[in-house]
Amino acid sequence: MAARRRTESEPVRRRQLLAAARKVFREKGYNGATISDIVREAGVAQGTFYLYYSSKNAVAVSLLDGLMERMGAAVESAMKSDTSFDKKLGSMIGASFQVARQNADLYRLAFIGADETHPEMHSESPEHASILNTVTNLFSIAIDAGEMEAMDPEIAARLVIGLLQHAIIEAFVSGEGESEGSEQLEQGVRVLLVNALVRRG
Amino acid sequence: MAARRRTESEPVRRRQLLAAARKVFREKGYNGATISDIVREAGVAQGTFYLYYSSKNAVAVSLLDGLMERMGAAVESAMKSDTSFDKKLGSMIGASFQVARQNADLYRLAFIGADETHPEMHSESPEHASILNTVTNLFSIAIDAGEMEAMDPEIAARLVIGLLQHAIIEAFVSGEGESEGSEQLEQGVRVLLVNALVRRG
Amino acid sequence: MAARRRTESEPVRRRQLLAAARKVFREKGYNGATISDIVREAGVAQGTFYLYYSSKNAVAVSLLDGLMERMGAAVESAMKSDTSFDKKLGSMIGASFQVARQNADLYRLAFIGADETHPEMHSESPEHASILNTVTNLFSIAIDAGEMEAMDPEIAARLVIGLLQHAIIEAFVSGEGESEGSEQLEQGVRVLLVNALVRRG
Amino acid sequence: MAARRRTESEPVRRRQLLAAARKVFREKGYNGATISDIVREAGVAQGTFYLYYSSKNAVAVSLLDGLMERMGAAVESAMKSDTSFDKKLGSMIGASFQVARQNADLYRLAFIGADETHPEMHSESPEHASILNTVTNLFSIAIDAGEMEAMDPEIAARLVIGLLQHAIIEAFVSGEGESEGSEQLEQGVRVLLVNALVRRG
DNA sequence: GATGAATGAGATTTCATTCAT
DNA sequence: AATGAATGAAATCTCATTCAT
Repeated sequence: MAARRRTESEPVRRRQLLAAARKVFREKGYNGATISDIVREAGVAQGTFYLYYSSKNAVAVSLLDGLMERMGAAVESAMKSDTSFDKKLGSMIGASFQVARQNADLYRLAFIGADETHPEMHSESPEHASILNTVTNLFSIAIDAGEMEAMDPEIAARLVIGLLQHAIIEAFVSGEGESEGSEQLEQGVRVLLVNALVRRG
Repeated sequence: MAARRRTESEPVRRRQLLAAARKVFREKGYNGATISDIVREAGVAQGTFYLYYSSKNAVAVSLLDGLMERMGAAVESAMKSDTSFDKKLGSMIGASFQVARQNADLYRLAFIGADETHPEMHSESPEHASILNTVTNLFSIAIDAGEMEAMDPEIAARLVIGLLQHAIIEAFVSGEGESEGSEQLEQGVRVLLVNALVRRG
Repeated sequence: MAARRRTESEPVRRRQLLAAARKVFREKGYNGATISDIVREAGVAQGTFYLYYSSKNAVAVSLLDGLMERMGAAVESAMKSDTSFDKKLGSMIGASFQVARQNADLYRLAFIGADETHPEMHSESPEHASILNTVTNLFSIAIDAGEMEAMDPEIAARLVIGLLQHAIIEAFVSGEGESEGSEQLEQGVRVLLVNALVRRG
Repeated sequence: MAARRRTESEPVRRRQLLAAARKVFREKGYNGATISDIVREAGVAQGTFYLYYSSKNAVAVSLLDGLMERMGAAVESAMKSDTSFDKKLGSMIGASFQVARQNADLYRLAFIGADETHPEMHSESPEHASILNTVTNLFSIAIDAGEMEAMDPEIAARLVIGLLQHAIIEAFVSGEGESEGSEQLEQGVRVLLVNALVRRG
């Protein structure tokens, strides 16, 4: 009766379901998506879903964990270069927009998903905490080195991350058309943040 | 059931339902709330709800329209004072946080509500467009007057509004404890935006 | 779309659902019965069931409560007559079999229903406790009056009720054919209990 | 998964599954138990279960067959002694309670298990028929010998077995605490049955 | 024989919406 | 205008059973 009755390795099935869920969330939104949609898309039986994820929320969280990891890696690598503060800041902005460009749907899921997905992108997630930490460190060092205006580095980090997220949402999520003005927004963020943070000689 | 008047005037009923819905959303979140909860809270019958609102989403939108109006009025009045750009900027920040402090539940509804409530706080809403317009004007004039750094005024306005919203969410929505750190965040926003925007002599 | 969309009074609906449930339990057993079966039988919508009962178990319990009440009333009324102990004992046996004859299906539900229905017919049910109490009293008085053999009245009452229940199950529940041998069993119970309990002059 | 032999002899596997099923039924009841639970407990794969038993009901029936065999053997051996009727009756009661004490969980399974397990303890089972036969014989002979009151021996046998079963359920199944009052109930059964059956000189 | 991933029918439950009163 | 019992579509989740390996 089943055309495909093949036992796949666990990671394969997980990826298969994750990809299907991502597509469905993209097309119908979090609330609009059903487990039925996801398994139909994945081409597996209803029960198979529950072998790998315990609920719709669990897949969504898994998807967002992936996003945060990529975001974290991008920010981290922007820090690596041995250059001045303003270069690092610029890299960070660029890297963030880069990741966002490729994951606009997940941003949408995270930010206009629902009650349940929201915490994943915020304080409750360890990945988010790690990013916040990285940026706070960058700011602390830059302030000490006189490259950045004096201010509370953690508060500044939270606001900068927030501004980036918001700009990304404006750029890729709210508007229907993919990239309309996304470059302008990225440029705007650069100007704003350089003005706000970089100490002028 | 008790001595409630059977027939209330329409605006009274609407307010009654709006207040009930707001309470229910606050307590259970958008997804968790049911029409049933709302009418129980309002003390009216199930069917009565549909005489005034066509769906759960419609009440939520109505609630958020109210919030945007209050936000718009606050920003507008901050513009009224005949002072310098940096004073106006400060007033705007203060007014925004002021409104947010009193409407944290609606912010939560708007931002972690659901797919359906999100547009209301963004480009799709006329009220939002009006605020954006006000701020853009403020920036245009300030740039012309040399009080503000040169940049695209609309992009700047969108980013500033975004930063404000994000800070407000961080301050009042994500964290459980009401105002923990909300003052610090407000202060951070002031520093950041003054640095970013106000032209230094 | 609905041929019948009539609002019935609550007691009417409850009785309607109770009757439907009883029929379905009789035909399919407790485990075999589904809520779907019950509502189909009752001719109401799926959701209507939940307006009146919270689960399959809840209807079953309600059904068994009714049975225990009838059983209690029968035993009680057998006590009323102002006659000798052995007459009362006989009346009690007769009354029990009488009720059982008319409620064989509920006995089946109670005794071979499932984990969930069992407690209703036993110590956990107040109705059962009341019957036990009545019989224990009867025995106490009869022992004091020298009409009954000396023994622990409560233990005796529990065993006698148990014997009656078992005989009833044998008579009406286990065998398929309704009354095959039910008279013989009733007669056997009479002989056994008279021998066991009634003091011989 | 560890060093378990891959291939066990059939009787060993059966015992293994039977023991696991018994444990699971004891802990979760018949309805609450799943095949999944049983195989997990037995440490074998899901499919292996079906190599030995065709369904959950089949294992339960197998378990109860074992109980009935033990019960039959106990009753049989109580008959063996070459003594008077009342001694044999006493032995039978003692032996029954003895077996019950060690198999309370299976009694529970039999009586509050479900529709499906019930027949096993009653007329449908050959083991039950054999016990009924043994007791009927005992009674026939005792009546002929004038040691027992005159009555239909088969009816009497069915009722006596029923009374025993019920007393056992009261003693070991319904109440939570294992043996609370079980001795008193056993004593009560002895008194009742001696009074009821043994002919007085 | 043994495995265990996969299946999918089916059961329970919720809830927005309708409409006769 | 107001009511609220009734509706029924739809969603989630479970679990006995199969079968390719």
